[in-house]
Amino acid sequence: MSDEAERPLDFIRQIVEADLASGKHTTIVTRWPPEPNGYLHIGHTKAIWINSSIAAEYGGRCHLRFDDTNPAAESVEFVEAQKEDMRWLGFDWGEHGYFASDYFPQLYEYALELIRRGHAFVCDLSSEEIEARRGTLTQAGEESPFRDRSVEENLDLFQRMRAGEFAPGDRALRAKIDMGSSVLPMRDPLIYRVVDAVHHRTGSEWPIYPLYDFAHCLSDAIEGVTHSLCTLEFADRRPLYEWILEALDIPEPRPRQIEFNPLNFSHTVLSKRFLRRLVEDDLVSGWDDPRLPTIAALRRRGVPPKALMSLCSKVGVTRREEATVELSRLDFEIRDELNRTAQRRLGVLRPLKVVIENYPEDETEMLPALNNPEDADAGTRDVPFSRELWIDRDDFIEDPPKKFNRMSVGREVRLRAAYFVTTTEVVKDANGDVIELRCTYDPATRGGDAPDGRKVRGTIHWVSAAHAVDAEIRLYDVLFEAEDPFDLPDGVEFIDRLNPNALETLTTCPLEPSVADLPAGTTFQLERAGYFSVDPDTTAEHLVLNRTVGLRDTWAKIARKG
RNA sequence: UGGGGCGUCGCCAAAUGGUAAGGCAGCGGCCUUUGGAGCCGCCAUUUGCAGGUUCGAGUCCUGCCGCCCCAACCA
Repeated sequence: MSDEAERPLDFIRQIVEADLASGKHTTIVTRWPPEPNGYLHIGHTKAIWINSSIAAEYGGRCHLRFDDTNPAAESVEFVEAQKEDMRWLGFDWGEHGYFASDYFPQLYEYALELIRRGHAFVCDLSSEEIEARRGTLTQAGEESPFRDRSVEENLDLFQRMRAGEFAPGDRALRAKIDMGSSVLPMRDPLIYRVVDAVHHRTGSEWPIYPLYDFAHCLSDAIEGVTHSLCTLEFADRRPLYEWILEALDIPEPRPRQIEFNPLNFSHTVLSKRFLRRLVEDDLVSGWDDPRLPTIAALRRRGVPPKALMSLCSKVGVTRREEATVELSRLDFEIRDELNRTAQRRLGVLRPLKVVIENYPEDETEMLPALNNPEDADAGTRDVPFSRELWIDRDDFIEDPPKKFNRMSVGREVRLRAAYFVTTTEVVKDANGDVIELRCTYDPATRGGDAPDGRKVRGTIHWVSAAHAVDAEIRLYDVLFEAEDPFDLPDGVEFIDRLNPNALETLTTCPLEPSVADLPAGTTFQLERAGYFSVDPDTTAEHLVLNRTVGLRDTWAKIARKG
């Protein structure tokens, strides 16, 4: 990856370098601020990547801060699940794991100060009344009748909010800015509200909670964050972010909010709302269903976290919010990583029996096979070979088309790491379906090379029938066949467009026995079939594999063209 | 229709007024004990459109067109 160095800096790194060069900052501090209200998905990877990689590249630090200001939606379960996902992704926050709720006392003091400075007021309007006065995109809003309360009255009321004297919705603290602003978040935004819920960390200590706009900029300031990186939909809130820091006279250098484009993919959905729909309607098996784009699902499917980080760095950072990455780009990164690191094994997805007629009935020999041709240090393993084998049905065609290099009557091919074999006879059942191949082998070609130098055009994978371990194998395809699942005609829901073939289950797939020894959680390659990982549904008696991603299939393309 | 942002190859994305990088996909070929991997080559006379400024414009100016975001006591 030496070309990495030549890649141009993205616009955020340019800002960071300029801030370092000008002396505005000497240490870069970023932060990744998830709300613990659900599962992380692949889109979140980008924010984790950009915040942590910038901190690492410039010798700074990246904080983890759970943005837990809405107790009604959050829980310790989500905190723990998200932490597990982040660690798996390789995000190491070290000593800098925080919660916005750590700052509730300071935030409350800041709110009091804002009132004292005449920049905030307690509003008695109901939610509906506030909404009615907000105005529209083109019309100014109407000021609250409570806007001009005295500092003393506001202080008293706000302290009584804090004391728990008011019910949710009865009183709220609002910043006093400009109801006529064309920037909607500047129209006297609420900054504290009454919430009747038990917070997962502070319990019932606080009857009031700060809203995002108030909590976020100040939490950044408290932590000394220099660059507060968020996605583009927050751009409209930047004026408010800066207004609050200014109104409280937060000392320079203040944290600076910079927005970047989110990571979107074709053929899937990322929004929490839609993912929840799939899970709750039992359209998938759970939050870690390997068809889903959640981190838990990708992990279960066998995707290496490095592939995700690599994808983020290659896709890059811009301000094009509509940018949508083709899902095949993710497949490429997964293959690229796994090709270099994954061990190879032999296994058959759709078995067809092969009998080597000139091989002794009772003999078994162990043949060494390369664990990873890309990695000289990966060594070899012994694979048992015997008279009766399984091969894949796709590797035999009785009447082969042109360019078909695999098995057919009278044709010699190589069995990977074993021998050259020639099909002599085809056995069929009453329906005329091929159920068995009779072959002969050439003992001189042991290991896969012919001493006389003759060549074969095809190399086929195989498994010794007597030694095979059987597995259930789950094959996956895109969740939605359409690139954009929301490009729908009237009356059609995105749910209606789920790909019915996104999961295909094969029940009895013979694999070489050493697959059973692979540590849980590792992803390996079944040669010519794809990359697979052991699913947690596996028991001592029942092996379950997920296909992480297939191999590039050039033959499929040739065959398609005829 | 107010505000904010964005339009460069099918997708992502460089180019910071000096003559359109790179990756993915695709297409040829070489090589190969995975039809994998690897290697080589091809793939934008042109940057949404129309004008203008300039010796020179994807970059600057003007006007159009298109797309995205913003009206939770969510984040």
